[in-house]
Amino acid sequence: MNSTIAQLKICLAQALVATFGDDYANVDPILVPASNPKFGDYQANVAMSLTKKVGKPPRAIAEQLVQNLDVSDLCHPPTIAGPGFINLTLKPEYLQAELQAMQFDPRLGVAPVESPQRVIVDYPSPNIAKEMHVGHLRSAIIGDCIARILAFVGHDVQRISHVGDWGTPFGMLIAHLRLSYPEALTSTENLDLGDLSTFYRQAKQRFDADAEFREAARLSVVQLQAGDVETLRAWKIVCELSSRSYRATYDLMGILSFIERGESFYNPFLPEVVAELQQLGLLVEDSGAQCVFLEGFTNKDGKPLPLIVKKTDGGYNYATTDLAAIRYRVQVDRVQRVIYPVGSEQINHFIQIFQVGRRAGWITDEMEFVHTPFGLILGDDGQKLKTRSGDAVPLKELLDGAIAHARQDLEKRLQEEGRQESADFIDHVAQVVGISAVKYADLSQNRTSNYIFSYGKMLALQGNTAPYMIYAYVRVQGISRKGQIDFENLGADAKIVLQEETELVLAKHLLQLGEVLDLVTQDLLPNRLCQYLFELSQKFNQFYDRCPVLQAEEPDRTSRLMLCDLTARTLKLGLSLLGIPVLERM
RNA sequence: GGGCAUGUAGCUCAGUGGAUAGAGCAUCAGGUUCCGGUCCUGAGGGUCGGGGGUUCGAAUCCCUCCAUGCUCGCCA
Repeated sequence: MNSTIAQLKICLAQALVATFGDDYANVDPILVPASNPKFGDYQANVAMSLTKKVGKPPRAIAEQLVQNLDVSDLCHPPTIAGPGFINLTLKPEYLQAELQAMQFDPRLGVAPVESPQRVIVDYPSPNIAKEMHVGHLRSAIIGDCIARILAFVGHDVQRISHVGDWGTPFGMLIAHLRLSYPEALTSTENLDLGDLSTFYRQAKQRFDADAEFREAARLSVVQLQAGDVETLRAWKIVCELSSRSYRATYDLMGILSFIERGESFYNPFLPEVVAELQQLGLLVEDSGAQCVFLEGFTNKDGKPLPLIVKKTDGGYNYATTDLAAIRYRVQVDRVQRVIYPVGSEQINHFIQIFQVGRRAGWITDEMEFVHTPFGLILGDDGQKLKTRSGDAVPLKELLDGAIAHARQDLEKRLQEEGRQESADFIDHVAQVVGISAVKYADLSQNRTSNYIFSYGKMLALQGNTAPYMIYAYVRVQGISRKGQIDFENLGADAKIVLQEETELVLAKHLLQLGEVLDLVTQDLLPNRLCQYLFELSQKFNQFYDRCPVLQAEEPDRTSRLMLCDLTARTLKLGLSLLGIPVLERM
């Protein structure tokens, strides 16, 4: 089944050819959703764009086009308005048929893509030598969401976490492990996972205060890079501890599992990468470092800016590792698209490594490497979110705070309504609502801008928030409980009849999920999906306000039950693509 | 100084060439309290940072200026 917009485009293309000839077969009909419901559902703006080419006033062009335009299966007769807009309004019969087909489709009318791509989403890729904090939140949430959506529409998606598991910061941790937990080197049982953040802090504190310790840390880095067996074992212990601790937080957040392929994985390839750049004539030695000079970048003195791939001391840095990853993904993984959800402060870094990857011939025109930058999380004061002491807020603390706020809201409500619920119910609802609110608040804004983190706003029961949408879902389940409705078995003769305005508006919106997902797979902006789901909830609430369901006479009753069910299923699917579960009661 | 972002209603933000620029919150005024009102309807509120340009048409594209943020050779 083609989406409505695709079908209409075909009709318009045919009309263009019939009216103006074969030269017009590939003219974009500029078909977009109507800017205002009073103009209908879709509008084609092609007439205005053709005035010069055709040499007639746009209104005349529109009239000619409409004469050759056959959309009678989908729409009422097209109308022309203003300077030459062609307005299209979908017929109820068409909507009813489409919705009925949707009723029996687990994909809710969203067809899988025709040519699936192999895609890598590179996330959440934290540096595990540091405690997990706010800075790790967005990549996890956004990356997980993008991966879920691409997989759902049919792409072959690999989630790969390019964890920072190598380099200077590990010297500090290894040295601390050796001095404070020597027994850990023989058995991992002794080191409690809960101590991980304390462990990090102690190491850092010691590093800042103790010159002797700094020297031990530096030495550990040298030993690590030299492949010293005992040092490698210590390194591995630290990595495993981090990995397990990180996983616990990701589980709490509902982040799906991913492959950990960190910086250390690429160590064996780094010399080849540099050698290949050398062979290609891209490498220049400057002040003892091996560099690729970048096109379009200058330093403060106006001289060309280098990307250093081998340091004066012979070591490699993160640019080298990222280049090795690009090369590996092209040559071994054979990807067509790689997506990096990473903060916008690294925008230059990605432009630079992509440029070098392209000049080295690894990245070709047949593939797409794309950085999807995101902005900062700010506090109430509009400044970067920090604890009172000025440190980054630990992620666990942030999430627990959201759950605690959700619990308070819930308990207050239960008391006001005189409801009794079990401790398990309260725990579960508080966790789902709290975590969902954090994720939704993040995803519902344009990725590229900063946003202010506020428990009050994200947990608000009204407005564009997770609780509002989950509540819309709960309302439908309420109907099902009250009326003892089994949505799976409404009967073979169940039909949708659209009469009320709110029913038509809701029906049209339900059919647009595919169009929205199509947009999101292109521009990778999850807030478009959030916007869609929010509008769906609003339109459902308007319908719910206006149209009784259980008390309605047949055939309206069954028809409305079907609309309720389709809304709930669309919300559930849409939210799941954001990484957010639903609740039956809240 | 260079590069890149961002600047839209009191606040938080949608809107990357189409008609009278939208939503949520807040404010004010109504409705409903019946399938869970955690709802619905309406009102007020905008020189889309300023200026210039391209276009039949610009918040959107180009130039310029202003403000804020990030970033600019061996950290990631």
